[in-house]
Amino acid sequence: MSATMKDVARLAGVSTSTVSRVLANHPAISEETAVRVRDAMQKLKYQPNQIARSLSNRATHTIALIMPDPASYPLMNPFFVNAIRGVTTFARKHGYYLLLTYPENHDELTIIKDLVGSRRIDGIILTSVKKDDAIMTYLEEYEHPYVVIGHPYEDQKTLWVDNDNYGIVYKITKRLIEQGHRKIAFLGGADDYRVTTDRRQGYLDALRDHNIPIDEKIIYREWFSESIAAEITRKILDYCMPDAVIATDDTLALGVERTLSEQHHAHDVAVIGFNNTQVAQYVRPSLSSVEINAELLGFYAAKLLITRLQGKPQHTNHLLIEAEFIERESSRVSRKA
Amino acid sequence: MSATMKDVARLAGVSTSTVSRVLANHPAISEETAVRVRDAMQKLKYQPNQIARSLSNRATHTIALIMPDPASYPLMNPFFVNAIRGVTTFARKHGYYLLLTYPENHDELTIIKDLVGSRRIDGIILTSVKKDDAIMTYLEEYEHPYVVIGHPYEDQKTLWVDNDNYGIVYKITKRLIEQGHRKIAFLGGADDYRVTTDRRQGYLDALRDHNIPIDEKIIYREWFSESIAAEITRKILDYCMPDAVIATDDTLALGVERTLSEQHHAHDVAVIGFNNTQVAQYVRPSLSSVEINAELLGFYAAKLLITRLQGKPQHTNHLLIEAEFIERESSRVSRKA
DNA sequence: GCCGGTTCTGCAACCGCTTGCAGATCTAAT
DNA sequence: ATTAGATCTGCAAGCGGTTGCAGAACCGGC
Repeated sequence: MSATMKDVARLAGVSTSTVSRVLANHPAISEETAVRVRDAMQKLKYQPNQIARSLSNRATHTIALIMPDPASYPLMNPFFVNAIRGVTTFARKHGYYLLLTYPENHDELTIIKDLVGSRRIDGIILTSVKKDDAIMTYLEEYEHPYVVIGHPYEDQKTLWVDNDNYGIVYKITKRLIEQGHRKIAFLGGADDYRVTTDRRQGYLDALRDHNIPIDEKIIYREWFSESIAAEITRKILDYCMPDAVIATDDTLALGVERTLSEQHHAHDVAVIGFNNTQVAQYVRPSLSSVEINAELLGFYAAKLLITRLQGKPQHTNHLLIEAEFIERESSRVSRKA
Repeated sequence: MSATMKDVARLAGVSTSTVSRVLANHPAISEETAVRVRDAMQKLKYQPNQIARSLSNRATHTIALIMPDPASYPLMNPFFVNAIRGVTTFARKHGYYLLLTYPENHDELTIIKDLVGSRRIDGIILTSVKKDDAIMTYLEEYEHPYVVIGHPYEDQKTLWVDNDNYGIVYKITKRLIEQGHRKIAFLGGADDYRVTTDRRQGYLDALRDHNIPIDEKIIYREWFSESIAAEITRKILDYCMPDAVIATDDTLALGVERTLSEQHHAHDVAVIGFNNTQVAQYVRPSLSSVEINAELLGFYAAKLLITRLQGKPQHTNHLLIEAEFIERESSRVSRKA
């Protein structure tokens, strides 16, 4: 098989300790020995065995990214590709590898316990914040380093990155109101996700601040598919004629648009999606959406985590990533105020 | 920290060898000792340290998935999410974790060498086949297990999964011809990718078999973006009026459609994309595309690799995954034959 | 020539688990 | 009672690195 430290040591005529120290750039090694050792390494094409190293070091230089189970959470694929990209970019630059997984049948906690207990990884990136999250509690208890993409309920010491979900929806809602819209429907995700409640709160507060009555009949709170969104839109239309619909994912927004088109209301109702997926610019009317900059979320999540792993001082435990409202045709609906 | 084998051994009043054997379900352990040991494990919440295990075993139960650098290869994002999903599904079911990475600046071979040399992983999944691929040569030389998504030039012993790229394009081209199309343009990828040459060959052979002259002026062979595809389409239109365009990615096809729409030819030219991305069904005219079943490609890639890693017999070294042509509006163009 | 202080290197233990081999214990046959 | 064989368990070496500590070699100063 391939060369080990012992081989290098033998060839260079030193002990393995010395080889190890050369590798670590230990100052107490004379330049000549270092050169001799490095020569030997070259000759043998030596590469240190990371596993052995990890065992000794208690560090694997690997971080895990836990995605939601795609089966139960089919939305937001583009979000994850981009987040992965951001994480990888930062991680690789600092010598870390990325272990990617998702629950799939097993409950998420089981996976986490396995990952943590087996000592395979140094830290974890979680991609959602749930109410009473057992995983966060577990990681907290075992003091296992982690960072979460999302806004934790207890956000004092946890590392996290997130968009200002409350703020962006507040702003969008306000804007819609100022443009003369009154009946604004809201299709959000499940209530136990913080991202959902934050966004809905932004929506609710904007209505309240502008003295618009809140109508629970046009507020939906589940994760669903394009077709269920279409279905719900039909219900909404049966109930009343909305001025605008905010959907927290482009896929849902597409479902909304579909029903609106079918009922010839495509240009009467403002529709706004989230995540600025590729489709948004190609549908007609093109879909206004919110770019959440998933790549940056991933990048900074990795940054917080790895900085922590390296024991470097951290000036902050969280970062807010700018989300940008991208206006397209779907929300440019004339409305006489 | 957390319990080790030694702790379990002490509590159960046995040696670590025994604990280890219990863990491995070694037959030479009496039921009573086994029970006593398992009790101790329970009490201590023992979880074996995978790193130590790997060191001893020379197996990490981790496989790497190498994606192309997204920066230089921005297309096909959905392909990768789906492939990842398939790989993960199979891998997790068999106790393997997924290490995900891509070159990013570094050349790919460097990463591979690091990954292989550092002994972090048991096997590798590559996601493209290039001509004279240094990586495959390297892996071959070091006899490191790998599987490739794509069709290797030397396909006798290499493990691989792929669509029948030649066949599907041949079929599509033939079909276009039978519908009366004659001038069929082809926008493919870079020539050193096997997927490109396979597809183009299918296209060329279909033309040849139907005695349609081949016009190099409407054959393009680079990876490019939506906007460059639009640009190229302009060139093509300047040169002649094509009957149909086959683009080996939906993003390119969208660029084609854009130019066609701008020049009011959207309904005169049949356009066919690849990868059946979400956009395909939402654009107007909706885009005919080829569903390559990336999830299955990933799933079976993992399967071939892991079966190999487990040393189980393998009846075949490759699998062909069905690709399905999905006809939508963009290719339903009336043409008087 | 002796001594204290540097500078450099090696010994050996350790990280936590696996496994070949030998030895202990027990059973049953002679 | 003796012994061969079967059954179970432990010893100790090994996987490939790291690191505290001790000691060797060398330095200049007195």
